Amino acid sequence: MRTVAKQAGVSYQTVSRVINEASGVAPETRSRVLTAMRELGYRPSLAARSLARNRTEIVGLVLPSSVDLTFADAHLLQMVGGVDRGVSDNDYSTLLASPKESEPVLSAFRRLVRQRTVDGVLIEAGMGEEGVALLVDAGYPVTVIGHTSLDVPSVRPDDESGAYVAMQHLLALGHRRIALIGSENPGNLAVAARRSGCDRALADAGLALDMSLVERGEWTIASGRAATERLLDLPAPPTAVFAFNDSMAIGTLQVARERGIEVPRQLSVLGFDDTPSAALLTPALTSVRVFSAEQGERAARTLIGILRGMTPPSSPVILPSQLVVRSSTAPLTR
Amino acid sequence: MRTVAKQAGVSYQTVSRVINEASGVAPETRSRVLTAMRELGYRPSLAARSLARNRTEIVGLVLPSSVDLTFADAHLLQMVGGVDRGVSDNDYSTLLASPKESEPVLSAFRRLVRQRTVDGVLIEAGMGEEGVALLVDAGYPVTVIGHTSLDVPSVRPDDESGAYVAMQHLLALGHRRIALIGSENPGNLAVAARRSGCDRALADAGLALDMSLVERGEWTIASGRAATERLLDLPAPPTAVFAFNDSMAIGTLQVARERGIEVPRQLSVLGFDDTPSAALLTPALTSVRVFSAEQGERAARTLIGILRGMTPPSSPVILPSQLVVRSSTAPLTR
DNA sequence: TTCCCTCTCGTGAACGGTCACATGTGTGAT
DNA sequence: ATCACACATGTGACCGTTCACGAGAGGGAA
Repeated sequence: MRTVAKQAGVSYQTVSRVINEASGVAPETRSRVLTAMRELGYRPSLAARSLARNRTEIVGLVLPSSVDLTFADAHLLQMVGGVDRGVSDNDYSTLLASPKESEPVLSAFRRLVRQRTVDGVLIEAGMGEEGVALLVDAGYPVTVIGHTSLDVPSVRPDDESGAYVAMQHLLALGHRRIALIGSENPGNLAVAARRSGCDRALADAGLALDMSLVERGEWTIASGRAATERLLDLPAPPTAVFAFNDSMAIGTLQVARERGIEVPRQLSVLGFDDTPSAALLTPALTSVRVFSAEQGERAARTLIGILRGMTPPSSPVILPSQLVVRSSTAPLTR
Repeated sequence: MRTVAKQAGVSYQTVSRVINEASGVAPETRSRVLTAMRELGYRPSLAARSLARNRTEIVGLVLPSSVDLTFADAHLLQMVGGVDRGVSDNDYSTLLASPKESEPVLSAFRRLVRQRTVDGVLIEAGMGEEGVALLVDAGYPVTVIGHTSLDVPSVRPDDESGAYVAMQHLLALGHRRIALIGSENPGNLAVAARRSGCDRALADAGLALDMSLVERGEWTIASGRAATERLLDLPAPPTAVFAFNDSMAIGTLQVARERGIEVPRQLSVLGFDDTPSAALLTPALTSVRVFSAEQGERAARTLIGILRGMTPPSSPVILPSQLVVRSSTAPLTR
């Protein structure tokens, strides 16, 4: 910078002013500095700037280490894409900060705190709340992508109304024996919201949930299969299955096919998340779309807004979800 | 740091030595410093260190901005996961540096150069070679993930032998009228390698490629559909279709189904990449797996090795690919 | 003319580390 | 006792910015 200053015949401070587009520099001087910068191929050092300003213009992104990179994680990729868009549009950069597979998740957060290399952090809700708390305690601005019980800014899909609309869809098709897979995971707030959407739809129709048709699920194809096996073995099996994510719905489709049960004629199947694969299945899966990329982008904007001094939103930002009807659901036939 | 030094009754330089685990500090002093650090909640500033050392321990990762986040990009997600693993295992961090959608791809590279915030860059081959050249000219160590004609370190799958084995598979099943979709994209090195694998397999069997069965393809489902329509309209349609990625193979499956052509009984279909969705299709798609995560990880390790002063590999690192046989290919029936 | 204010620019001191070197200790060999 | 040498620690300068000032030039009003 000093070199540029000399070449342009000004002081380094003036160069700094030009770089930061600060006012108070004569147009003629500015252009002289600019050409000097160009001639010397000068590039400012982000490190020095970070040191002086005490901020890096980098935000961290913590998401589950995708050990088993199943297709379900397509949601994550979209989120990452959205985050990066929101971040780079604001002239920040995104630093990946997932835990190593060999370490406890919390240490990823600790590392982030220790290294002091980011100004704020975006956290996928699946990472758990201790980590979020840890960062907040360390004074980091934070935004959570997904549900959180903590009092921090967050962006999430409208799971409740997504599930509500999905359930209404099944009810409108005439289904009454509707199974739920994955609704019994206590402590998972997304699940709770979806479940409550289901309950509301049933209540609106003057019905109640048949608890014998409610199965746990671990979000994997395998657990979807297992749950479906149990459901279909019931004396009075369901006529529709609402799985709380697409992977488990895929498990349902597989088992149904193996048993020669035709979907959707004999069994309607509904998923959640609307993974890109959903449209490719046979039959194409009806699902609830959650707009992962938009969530990521919105979260990024929120966080950077906070970093820039705006007051954080006092309540979670809720993005609409949307039922995508395909060919895995059909009217009840008797 | 000065504060810690005072508290521990030593000089700041000693503190620095402790932090960097340098030798030449008495065990007793070290522990005294460590407790002082703990008591004061001291965390070293990465920015200051970067400034002094003139490196940041951060590597950039440039990949196509996933505008249309189709499922095909699952490959990208896996790559990112692998990269981050390789990077963080070496105590570096990964900075996302994809171009914004609104800007030309080159400007993402320029930004990277201008900001000087990374020590080296990983580049997905799809980003084009001008960007790579730009970074190299600017003095950045670089590693390409995928095929490149430039003389830079790179990591890529063995497309040639992958295609070779796949083609052998079809030939062994008795197929002779084998169509190729996507092999006619000049300049794409991955395509060239796959094509040459096909040619070799045919030559080994004393056969030659029937050019009337070779179709271009744009890597999308839609273009796979279009190519398949043309192929099936031929007076003597193929008995097997080898698409150069899974998306196009999906297009083939779709068209076949619409026309009532049974896969694999009447038509064998083979994909490339082995996207996670491949296993979920009906019928499950036979495909060539390329181990995206491993590529990313390996590239990361290579780059960081270079940053640490190792001599870069003189030729591309080639990771094996593997034919995954599922149910979309079957013996030829007459 | 004088005063004051604004615009433009320059100076010194941080920011929090690292590097190269100088300085002090104890130990063993001569 | 002397010297050399390894080991442990301290000192000054520097990395490349920004920040809080201060200072000079020019212009308008009194």
